[in-house]
Amino acid sequence: MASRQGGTHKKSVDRRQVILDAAARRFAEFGFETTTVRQIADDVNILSGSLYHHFATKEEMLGEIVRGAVLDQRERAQRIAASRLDAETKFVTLIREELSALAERIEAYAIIFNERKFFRRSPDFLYLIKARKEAFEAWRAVLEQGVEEGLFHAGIDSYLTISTIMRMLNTGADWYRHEDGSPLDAMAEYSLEALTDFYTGFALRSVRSAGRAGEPIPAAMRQA
Amino acid sequence: MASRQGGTHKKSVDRRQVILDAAARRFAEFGFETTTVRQIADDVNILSGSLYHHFATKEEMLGEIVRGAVLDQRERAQRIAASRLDAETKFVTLIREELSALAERIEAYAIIFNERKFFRRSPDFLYLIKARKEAFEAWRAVLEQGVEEGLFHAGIDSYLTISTIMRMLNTGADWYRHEDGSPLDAMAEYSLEALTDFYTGFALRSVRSAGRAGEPIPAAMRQA
DNA sequence: GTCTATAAGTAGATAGAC
DNA sequence: GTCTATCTACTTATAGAC
Repeated sequence: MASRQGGTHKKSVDRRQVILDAAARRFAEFGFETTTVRQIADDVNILSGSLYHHFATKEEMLGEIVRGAVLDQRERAQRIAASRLDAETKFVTLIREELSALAERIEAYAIIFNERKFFRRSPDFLYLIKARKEAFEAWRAVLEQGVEEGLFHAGIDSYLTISTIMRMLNTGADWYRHEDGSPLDAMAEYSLEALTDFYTGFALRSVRSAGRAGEPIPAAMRQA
Repeated sequence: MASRQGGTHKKSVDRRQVILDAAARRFAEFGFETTTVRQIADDVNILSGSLYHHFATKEEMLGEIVRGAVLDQRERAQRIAASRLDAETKFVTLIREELSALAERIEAYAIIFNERKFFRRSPDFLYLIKARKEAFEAWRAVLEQGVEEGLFHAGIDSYLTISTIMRMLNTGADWYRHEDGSPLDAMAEYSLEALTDFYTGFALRSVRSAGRAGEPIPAAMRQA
């Protein structure tokens, strides 16, 4: 049985994944509650009733889409915060890894951000709120380390600063998807690297202590 | 007839406004498409059918809620950009007036932001996209004036900078409503003034030229 | 201006044939 | 694993009594 698992089982997993990908695209673009199971079914060329062979409810699809993304997010933040680096390198690494993850799983993170009020109302997603809070606390620890080390200015409100930066990265990534459109219609083309540099510089300027504005931006540390 | 207008007409206007206020609260909290006309009717203690005496469609309610807010937004930005002030004072005034308006009409602006994809799909709301784009261009002119005056650093990407700041103000104001909740549950209490100072400083640090990081933040000019 | 009553359509989800 | 067929509930909106 174990030796044959690859054959039949993999095919079934793929089918699930195709459905989840279609659902993620819909949820990210139009919202979870606005998307109908018929639209998802149409996207993968089956009838809506057939979806219920793979998933018990529409909400179960949502859960599968966001779970891994938010747990990875917490893991990243905690790993970087616990590493042996100076606070500024940690901070830059947090931003760059976060943006890299946002770009790679943009639908999942757009959904997590856009449906945050839905998640907060639903007891099934309490773990998600908790994981995001823990990621937040890891960021906060990095900021406070930076103030102690004299790299960041003492007047920082870590709560406001981190929540602002996190929203900035989330909405910036969502806007990057093009489907959004932003306040302009003539949309310039930016590479992910260009955007990452922009946001890194933007965030660093907001936390650095007075004399350090002009210093070079440290590279992110992949072994963090 | 003109002399009696105040009596009966005002009462009818008030009724409309009570309904619109309820609708705005629902749309801002749960989204336009997710909100049902029955919920709005329940909030003002009438039956759903009776709403159609005041409004032809649910979308008409949405239009009434957002129209004034977005036209005011454009007017503010254009008035400040066209005033005779240095670019930094204009920039600070833009931010402070914008946040003040966001706080005053928080539901309308939260709806405009959260339903932006809906507005972009709907031909009836093209004027809204256009007005926001024009406000955007007014901000951009201020930024470019600042670069010319040497107040802001030359490397600014005005497109990225303004769209980032605008999203920052919008999401910051929405988060300020409490009903949101943000990544933390233990939510600190901030006054609107404290928040305004924070965002003004945050944005200013991102645009000021190298040597000017420590200079005092100019007061906003109300006569702008 | 609100109610009663209802039309016409669509939502998420289920049962059983194949 | 997908289809046919359908249930129940709920959606926006309308018609006409009061």
